[in-house]
Amino acid sequence: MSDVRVRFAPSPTGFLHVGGARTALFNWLFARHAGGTFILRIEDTDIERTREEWVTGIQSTLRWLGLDWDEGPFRQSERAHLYAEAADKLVASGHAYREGGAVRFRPPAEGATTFTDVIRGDITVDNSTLEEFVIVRSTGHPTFYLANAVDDVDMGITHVIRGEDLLPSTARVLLVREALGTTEQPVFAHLPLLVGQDRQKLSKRHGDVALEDYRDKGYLAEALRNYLALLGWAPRDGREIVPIDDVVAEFRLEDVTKAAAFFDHQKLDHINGEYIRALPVATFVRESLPWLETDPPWPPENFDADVFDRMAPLVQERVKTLAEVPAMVDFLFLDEPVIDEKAWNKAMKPPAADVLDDAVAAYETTEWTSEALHGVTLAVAVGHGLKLAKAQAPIRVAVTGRTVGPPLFESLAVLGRQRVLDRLQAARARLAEQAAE
RNA sequence: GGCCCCAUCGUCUAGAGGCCUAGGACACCACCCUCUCAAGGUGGAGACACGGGUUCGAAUCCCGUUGGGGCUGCCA
Repeated sequence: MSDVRVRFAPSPTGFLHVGGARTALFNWLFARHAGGTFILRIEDTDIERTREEWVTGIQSTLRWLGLDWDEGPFRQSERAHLYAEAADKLVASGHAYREGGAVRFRPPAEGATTFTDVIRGDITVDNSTLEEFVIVRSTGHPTFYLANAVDDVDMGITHVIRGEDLLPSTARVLLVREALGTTEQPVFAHLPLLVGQDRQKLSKRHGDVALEDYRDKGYLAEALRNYLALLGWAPRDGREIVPIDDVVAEFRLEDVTKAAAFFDHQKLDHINGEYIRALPVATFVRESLPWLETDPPWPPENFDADVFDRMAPLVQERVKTLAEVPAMVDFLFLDEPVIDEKAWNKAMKPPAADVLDDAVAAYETTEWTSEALHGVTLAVAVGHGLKLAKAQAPIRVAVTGRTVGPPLFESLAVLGRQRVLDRLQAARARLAEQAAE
């Protein structure tokens, strides 16, 4: 193990959002690449806003993403004595003073603070531009400036990798460290911010920022992790679907870009689709089951795992998220297909009625395989001077309710002769009614 | 306002002075494949913010302008 020690230090005042997850990922990638130590530190100094569900939620989300930590979680709320000691020391040395129970740090009036950022180069801030800041609240709890400074020193953090929004606080924290007697500095890497459509820092008001929601919306952890890695970093060879081991092997902080990045759901969808299609079918089936068994759009007792197994390979290559799976196969488990009226109107134009009649006749006697169904349906189409593409439309709508879906003849084969005939006849009857009106 | 950061197609990026007529991916458009839809294939449209330098030569270096963002909390 190398000397590299990094930490992800979230504040548990909310769920882990995509920006935080990206920061955690980059810390983890750097640590794993360097053979260093990845530490999880919960910065819960703001006890008013801390909630235990967030503390556990952040951890479970990190685990879901596969970001395992080597030390921690450490909680600043359990290290109060360290900060109190440091505050006393700063007051005694005159770097800070008490006021109304709080402790305020006084930056030097002269000089400048310089630090190294591997992404942005050296950055220098005139100390005179810094105003006094609170390091201990009147409640006795430390603020970020104190706790962060104390812990990074105490935990031997060598590289501070975090969002660019923390960049302005760097000089302040460094001054606190110096006042405490630590002149060595960690190497900094301020990651470009993740922004929304409005180019503003991603925050809760943008919506769709809670990482755990992505799991619930049918995204695979591997896909999300892959996409997140591409926000501010790119492999040398230009690949975009990159196995995590390759990312770890190639990741370098110096290659991280500087400009803010927009979190593009469309690209995430594309990458998620790539990952879904790459899954072994059995895995795809297993991952899909929760979506099929929880709150299905059909009577739960109708679900048949064997039926789904047969359709799974055809569904797998057509969805971008697992959440889309139920709608792809609902016609198999619904007592009656839910007819989309727009689809109906589009597909049930002449000679749809005749096509349905011929299909019924053909399907009553044909061998019940997708190949045979394909053959007899083609004959029906030819009989009407239609291309198969045209002729299959009314059949598809009658049986599945939609104009799009998995390949029709496989669908019919799986559904079974009787139910297919029932649905074709029901559609035929409805057409007759419409004609009579 | 002050301090700091940033600036290549709509989006994510490649580009570390000549390899750039600026490459790839997503999205978009067309065509092909095709039982629908996807997937796949081919092609297309689409960017170096602007102005000065430096240099034989700049997307790449420097300065300025403009634009965007972050911070400016007893949040982190």
